[in-house]
Amino acid sequence: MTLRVYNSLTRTKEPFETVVPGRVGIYLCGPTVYKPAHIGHMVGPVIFDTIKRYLVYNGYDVCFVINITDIDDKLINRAAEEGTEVAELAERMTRDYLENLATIGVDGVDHFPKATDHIDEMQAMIGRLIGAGHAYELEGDVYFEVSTDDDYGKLSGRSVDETLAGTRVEANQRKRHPADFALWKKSRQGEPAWESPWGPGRPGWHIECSAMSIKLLGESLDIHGGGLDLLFPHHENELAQSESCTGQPFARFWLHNGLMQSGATTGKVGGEHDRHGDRPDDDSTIEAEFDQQVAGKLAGSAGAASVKELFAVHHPETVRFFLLGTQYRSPIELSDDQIAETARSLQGFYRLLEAFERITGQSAYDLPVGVTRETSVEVVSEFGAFRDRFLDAMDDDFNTGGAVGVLFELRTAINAFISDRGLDDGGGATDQDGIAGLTSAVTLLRELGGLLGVFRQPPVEAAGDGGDSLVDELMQLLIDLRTEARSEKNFELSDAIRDRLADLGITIEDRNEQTSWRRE
RNA sequence: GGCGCCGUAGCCAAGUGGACUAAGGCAGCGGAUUGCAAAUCCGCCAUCCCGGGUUCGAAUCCCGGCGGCGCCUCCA
Repeated sequence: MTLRVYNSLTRTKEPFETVVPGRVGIYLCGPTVYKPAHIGHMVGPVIFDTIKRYLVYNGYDVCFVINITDIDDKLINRAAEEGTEVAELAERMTRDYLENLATIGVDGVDHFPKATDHIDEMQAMIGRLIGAGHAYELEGDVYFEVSTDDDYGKLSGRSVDETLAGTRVEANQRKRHPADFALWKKSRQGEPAWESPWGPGRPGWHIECSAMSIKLLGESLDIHGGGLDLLFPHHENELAQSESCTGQPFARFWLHNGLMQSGATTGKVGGEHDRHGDRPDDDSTIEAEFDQQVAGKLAGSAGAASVKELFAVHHPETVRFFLLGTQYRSPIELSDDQIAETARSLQGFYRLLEAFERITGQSAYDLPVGVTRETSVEVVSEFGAFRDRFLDAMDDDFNTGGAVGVLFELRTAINAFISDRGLDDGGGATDQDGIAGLTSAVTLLRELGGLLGVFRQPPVEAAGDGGDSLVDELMQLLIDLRTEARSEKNFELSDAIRDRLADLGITIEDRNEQTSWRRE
């Protein structure tokens, strides 16, 4: 089993090979930081973060880069609307973006280069392109001349003529060819500007990615990623200008993730819904309102909920798990219902990890997991097949959906193991073989979950009250009283206690001599 | 108009020529367990949008429909 990856450039799955053996450079096109991140901005980072984890697991030395576009027309316009400086807006939105990434578990990014920190590199590249006859200056602007690139269009599979067929030809175009695109844009009055050989201006959109990826990852990188929407024109142009400049293949593999289909969720879409209070009855109203608002695309849609709003309602791990439930190239539709279903499906994993601690006395989250195939935990044979199947799925173009399925099967197998050996029936600790088998299997579950970036920490809402000791003590009091009632066969009272707690969203579980509780 | 993608159970979703008499999850149903529950376990629950064709063999390939979607506008 070897890794195969779908390459947008060839439109086929190819065996994964790197430019330099053992090393992988990944460049993912990041956001233009002009407004708070929405969930669509998390899709790529989560996927490529997962890809990095998997490559590291396979022994590669991986360098993962996501760029920050902090100079652009949208930034200029937005800053003007808000009456702030472009730099201030960009700085604020970058912070928002990075916080969201950390929250959803994207922690493998090695560099977040900013466009404005690389003006020199971009100018140098533009200079080289002009010198090589691939670009020309025009009244303070610099354009890449598409006709000088023989294989322009090879990534998106379209010819220049096809491209122009459906395009409105803009007025006042003095470019040599309508498809020529800007490398450098002359600045207008009051706009941010950098000095250049062609006069004050700012870089075009595509050049930053070429300049920064080459600086950080070399002239040929291994994986260039981004949303499918970037395939044309952005990636096509990046490719054209990079290869025209260096003469080297720009990227070995082009990976494009499917797009979020509809504006998402959380009841915040409509406006002043409860952000804090619990009004479960309100769901239908919120959803109805939400459904009316999903028309159109997510990105660019002013109604799309921000990531922060989404995370206020749904646990970030749930969102991450949801995003990875589908093959990354497929479009994905997000709704409150879907995320809620995902949350339910995750409960079983948390229950199992709780059971592990109950049985063994140690936290499943403290188990030392393998970080590579070589250091993977040793498991008894009946569980080894799950690892193989999980890795097989991942080897097939990072099929996280299939891998997730295997995770569920592993969960059930471990529960069956516990059930068969009666490990959770009290006194299970005397079954040394059972404990050992269970421990290795749970370690495997956490190891494989870790590849997807989940099950790394206890979910706060799944156990206890999240730190309020008074609640803990009051609950213990109620449980003691109820246990007393049960021992006297006063089930009317014990059930009433349980029912009334259920009304408060608290579930009681009687197990052997122990009673536990949790919030739903 | 051009380029491309998709259509698998109530819902989500793997599988893309032969071990598919089609993973897995959610929901549902039956059983075990329980004082009753919860949790857990066991079992049940699809012939793959429609119609042709290729093939010994197709959910998987080809053609034609129907339906949904993306890009061609500096949206990840």
